[in-house]
Amino acid sequence: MALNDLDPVLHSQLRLAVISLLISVKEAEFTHIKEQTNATAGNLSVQLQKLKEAGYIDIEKSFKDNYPQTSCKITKAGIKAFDIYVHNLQQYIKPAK
Amino acid sequence: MALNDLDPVLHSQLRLAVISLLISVKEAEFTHIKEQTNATAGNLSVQLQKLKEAGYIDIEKSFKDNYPQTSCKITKAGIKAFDIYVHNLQQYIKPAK
DNA sequence: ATATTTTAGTTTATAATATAAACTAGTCTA
DNA sequence: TAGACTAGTTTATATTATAAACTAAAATAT
Repeated sequence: MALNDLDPVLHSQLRLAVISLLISVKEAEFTHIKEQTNATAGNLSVQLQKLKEAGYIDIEKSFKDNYPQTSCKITKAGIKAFDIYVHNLQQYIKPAK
Repeated sequence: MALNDLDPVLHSQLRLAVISLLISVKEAEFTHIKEQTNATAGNLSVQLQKLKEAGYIDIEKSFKDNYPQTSCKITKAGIKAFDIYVHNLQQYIKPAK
């Protein structure tokens, strides 16, 4: 049983935390994700762009109460990538034989 | 249930693969690890040093059939760190609620 | 015997990634 | 209307991963 490569887009603590969150809630705002992950705004901004570029999340910008609002949701490709990532990762962390 | 930080020493595909291997075999030679992980020798050399510096593995150098031989085994600290890493990682990848 | 290849690595340079600091643009409040 | 706050983005820096180049000796072929 060989070890498959781990998707580098997901093998990042912050991006993995974001995807983990979005899988459970389906949609979340920038500030909410920032709070839940303890990320800095700058780091989160960059990592959300990478997830978007990978096609793993959709980002929608709007205004709420006069303030800009960035809302994120996971895509089907994101769910699939996460599933594969988790599956591959299990090979690395399964209990020793 | 907050997400704990993931040990950066272990949250690296190659180092995780090395630790995963060493947990299952207790001891392995450089060339064997290299083959099992598909790593380049240079990369493996660097990552083994990092695991050693972290106290997660012991490295013993000797000679076998006239050639230098580098043998690695996991330490108690390495086993503990791996257990904690896996435990924390589960929070990220557990099925969505 | 000596040149070439192979083994078993290490060191160093470069590329990729993560992170934080600095910045933008607008809003609220005293 | 000055200062502080919201909600981000951009840019610069630090860290990390990786590969290329190198070392040193042994085995093999010529």
